[in-house]
Amino acid sequence: MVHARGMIRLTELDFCVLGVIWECGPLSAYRVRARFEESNTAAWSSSAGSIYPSIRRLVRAGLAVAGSRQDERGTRLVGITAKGRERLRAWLVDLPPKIGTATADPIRTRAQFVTSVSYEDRLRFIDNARTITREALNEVEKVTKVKSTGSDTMLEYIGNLGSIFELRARLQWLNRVADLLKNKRLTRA
Amino acid sequence: MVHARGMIRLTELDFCVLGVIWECGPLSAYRVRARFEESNTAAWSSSAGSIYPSIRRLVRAGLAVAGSRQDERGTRLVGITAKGRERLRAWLVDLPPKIGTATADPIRTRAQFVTSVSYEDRLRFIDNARTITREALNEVEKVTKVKSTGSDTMLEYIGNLGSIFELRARLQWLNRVADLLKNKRLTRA
DNA sequence: GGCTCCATGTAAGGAGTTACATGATTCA
DNA sequence: TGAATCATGTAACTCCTTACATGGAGCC
Repeated sequence: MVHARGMIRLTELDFCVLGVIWECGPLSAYRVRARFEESNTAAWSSSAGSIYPSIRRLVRAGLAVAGSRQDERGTRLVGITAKGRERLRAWLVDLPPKIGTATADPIRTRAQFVTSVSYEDRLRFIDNARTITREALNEVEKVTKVKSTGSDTMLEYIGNLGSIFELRARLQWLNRVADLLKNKRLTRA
Repeated sequence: MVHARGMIRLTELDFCVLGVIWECGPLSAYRVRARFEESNTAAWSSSAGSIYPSIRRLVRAGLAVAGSRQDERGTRLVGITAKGRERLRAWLVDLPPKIGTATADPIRTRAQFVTSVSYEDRLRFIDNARTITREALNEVEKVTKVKSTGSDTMLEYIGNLGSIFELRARLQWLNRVADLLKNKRLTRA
């Protein structure tokens, strides 16, 4: 365990990329990007302009290694190093304290100003919020049918399950909010 | 209803600031910032470098008005306009379709790589995640004791309730994940 | 006189997105 | 031959954060 003196700061995205490099073995930067695009997870939306620089940073920090060009297309396979695995482990186990707070939910943000509109618009807001949340929930549930306990699909299943729990909780919360807003006199000038 | 031709794009933060200007009546930029600092909501962390430019944008777009200087300190009160209220309403009612998907949760992100570490480290991860989530939950519950249905505290209550629902769902999910990970052989090389 | 709070901002920098640029391979 | 896919990347832009700069008011 080397003392971490000049340890480069990595973003959440960098760790995600490192995780994918671990999970999918040595693979090309192009494949890493494709993996991010496949994923339905919100945190995983990513573009060439961030993936390529991220991989470069990981390689420079010695957490990943890029092999020599494999073919005429210029494909270059990237793999994780021992140092990279150690860093990934620390990211998982040593959680920063504030990481446990509730996430930023754009629907919840809007709900905090819901009495600024008329009674009818309030109902409309709740209704729309419920609809799009249900749609998102259906979407995730559809891709989570197979509840395999094999390690291949396990990680994806865990992630999807987290989304399902969150979305169901949001629906329950919206029901509660609807009840609270039944009072027509709440709208403020 | 004017057709929105040269309508300036606003960020979520801009709308939040506009919402606070609506909610707290005409107030100084300094007070807006203070309101953001008080708030325990994740989406509301904000700094001078973003609040002041945001208010300037709102004023330029005609959604807020800044009065003349009130005192020798240079205090300038900002209020919402009719156009601003209409824009706030549209933000609430016309939800963009993708807004309903599950949020980016750093704990869920980490969980998706949990089989990269040893059995013991996996248990450690789950345990830490549970602890900090419970702490965050206690924190929100503490400030949400008063379940007033008056419109003064209503909006804050709705927001806190949303956080509580999310955090409870995360705890349930973590219990499920713990069960799934009981199998010691899952760790991958 | 100095500390804290009120009140205004700017400058530098980090991180990520969109859009573009380039070229090989594969397949209909 | 042309379209889709594989594969690499950069440039400009946006948005936000950290840190700094400035000064008045109130109080001990």
